[in-house]
Amino acid sequence: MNIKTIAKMAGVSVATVSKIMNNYSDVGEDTKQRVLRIMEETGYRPSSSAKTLATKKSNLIGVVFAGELNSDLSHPFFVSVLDSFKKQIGLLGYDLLFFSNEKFFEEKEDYLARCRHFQVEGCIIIAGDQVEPSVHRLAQSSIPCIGIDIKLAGDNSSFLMSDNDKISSRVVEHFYMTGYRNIGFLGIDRVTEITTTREIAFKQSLQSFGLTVDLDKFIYSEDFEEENGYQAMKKMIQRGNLPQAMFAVTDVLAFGALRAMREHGLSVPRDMALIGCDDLMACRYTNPPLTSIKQDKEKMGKLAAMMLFDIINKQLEPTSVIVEAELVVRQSCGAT
Amino acid sequence: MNIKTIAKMAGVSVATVSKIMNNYSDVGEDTKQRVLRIMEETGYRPSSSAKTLATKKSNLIGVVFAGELNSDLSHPFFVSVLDSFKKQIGLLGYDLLFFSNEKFFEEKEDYLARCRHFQVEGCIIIAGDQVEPSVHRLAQSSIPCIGIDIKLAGDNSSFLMSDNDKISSRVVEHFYMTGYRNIGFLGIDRVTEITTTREIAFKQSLQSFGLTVDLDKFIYSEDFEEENGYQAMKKMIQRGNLPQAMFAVTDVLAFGALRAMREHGLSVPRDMALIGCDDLMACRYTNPPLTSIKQDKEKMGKLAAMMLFDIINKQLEPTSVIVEAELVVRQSCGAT
DNA sequence: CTGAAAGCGCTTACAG
DNA sequence: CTGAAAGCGCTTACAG
Repeated sequence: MNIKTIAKMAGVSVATVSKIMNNYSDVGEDTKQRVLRIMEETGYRPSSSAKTLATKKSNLIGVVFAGELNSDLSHPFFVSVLDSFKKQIGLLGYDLLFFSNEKFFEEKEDYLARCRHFQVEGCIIIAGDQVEPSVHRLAQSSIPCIGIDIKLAGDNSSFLMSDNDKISSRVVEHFYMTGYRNIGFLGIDRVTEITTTREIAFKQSLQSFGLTVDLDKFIYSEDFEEENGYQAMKKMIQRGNLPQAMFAVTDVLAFGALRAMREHGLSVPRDMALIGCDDLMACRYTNPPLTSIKQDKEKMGKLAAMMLFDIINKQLEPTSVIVEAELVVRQSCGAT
Repeated sequence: MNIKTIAKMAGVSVATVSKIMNNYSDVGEDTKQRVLRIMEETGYRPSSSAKTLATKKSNLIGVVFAGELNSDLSHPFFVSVLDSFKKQIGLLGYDLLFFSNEKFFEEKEDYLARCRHFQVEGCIIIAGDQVEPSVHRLAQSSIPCIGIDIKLAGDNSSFLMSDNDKISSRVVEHFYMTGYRNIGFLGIDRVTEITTTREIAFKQSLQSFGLTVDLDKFIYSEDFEEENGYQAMKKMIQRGNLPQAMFAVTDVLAFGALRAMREHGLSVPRDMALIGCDDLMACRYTNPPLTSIKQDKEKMGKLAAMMLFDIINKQLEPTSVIVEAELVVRQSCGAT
């Protein structure tokens, strides 16, 4: 079933059928109705490959999960952003392509090649850690890109980030206002852009409140797992001398810390207040419930879709947008 | 940059270039190397639309989230299955297409039309509740489909389900072996295939252990939210007369029930044991940690990919496969 | 081992 | 308002 068949059935030319499908105005109303009816009856659908080939427009947005770590569909933050992105970009008339093919030209990470192959009109790049160089090559190409939590340079790319500086300063501010002066940090023993940014901002923030940056109170877990947070906290407990309050760069690490505290008969927030970051669902259910930072994932996804659309349509110059995050106060921070 | 340019640069015909790209053996080794080098240097990538148009093979698998409820990317179960599916189908050489376009021919849910449009080679259909008829139309078409937790009929479709019967009987068995005889159920006040199956199996299971099905101990929440579970449990507590143990069809409902218990000064499992279903991450952090049923999402995703691949290649007749689920014992069930 | 040519199903100036 | 025809970038018998 193709355009030719429809044309023949309706007794018109393929050009006319094409015009009707694309809502051209210069078509006779009766011919239009006749053709439309036939399309309806036959259940005809134009082929996207033929259309893409002819127009060079695929109506497809590529989704790339960049980074070797933490860059799966399994990451709740990404999924939420993506879900919101999907809704908005869908409203704007696009479908989404996920690059999963591992047989692609033997080289699995050449995103630019994949994008050209499918002629995607734009990409959303969601970043985990240790982002591959090929991602930046893509962002610097002519293909419009929008990055989530990754700084993209390129004439056709923009990016969105959570306000990581603000995240840290909000936490410090909150602790400060609650009366804590001796504040520690549970970070990660590996250089990742976001956690590093948060740590730097955290230190600056302490200083701006006139607090001392006591590196004895900074501990680092080996990885992103709960167990790592547990181990790191355990070590600190054994060393003695806990801070009054602590900021964990990640909820999952905070969960581990919470467990270590409990196991040692220590109470949060009494013995040490704790704030995490990500606002995972589980924060509501820990004992005590974990105060955390919530990023506006829905807003990020929606904004990403609208910005990408505008870049594609040359309505937007490359920019970066910072999205504010919110402190969700529960019991672990000792403020209630 | 197209095949013609490459051909010209290499001084061969486009047919030869095409053969090289597709690994035909009847090409001279030196020509092959020469062409390959030029492709490398120019960064040439064949256009998928042209290829799809010529071959009728798109190398694309469509992803459909069926159902009006609980059918988002935000559902952790789906995401895990999909993540695993993506890896395996990627190994088999496919990319994934998410249907998000809301402008598609005005009728957003005609999945079959979308599939034809993109010439996807197969579909994975992940079901929430209240599945649209168009999903079944798709499954009965000539397009190979694999369903997750949805019964698909059609000459080219298969499906995978968790063993919902077993889930219920496992819970009952576990309660029974712990010594409980008076067992209740926290269900949902709405007909959804999966929860209904679980409820029926639950009742049968009680009977097979010689226990009475006491409908007074069956309560129903209005919806899938934590708050609904909380409300349902609260009512039951106020009515008095709790069962010794209870099975909640969903972890989230169980979380709500847990909260209601705590608020009324009741203890789990002492005053009532509780088991949930889904094994959400948060189960590990509730107070007490929630015993739950864990579906083998990874296995389901991988199996789905392999089966779909085989259906596409006519190596597999339509079948259904039941995947076993596992009871993850924590403290809420009173067995430790 | 190599190439000319038809065909896949659309769109788009262009002519009428 | 309508249609003939070229073109998009590939693949695939087929001939040599």
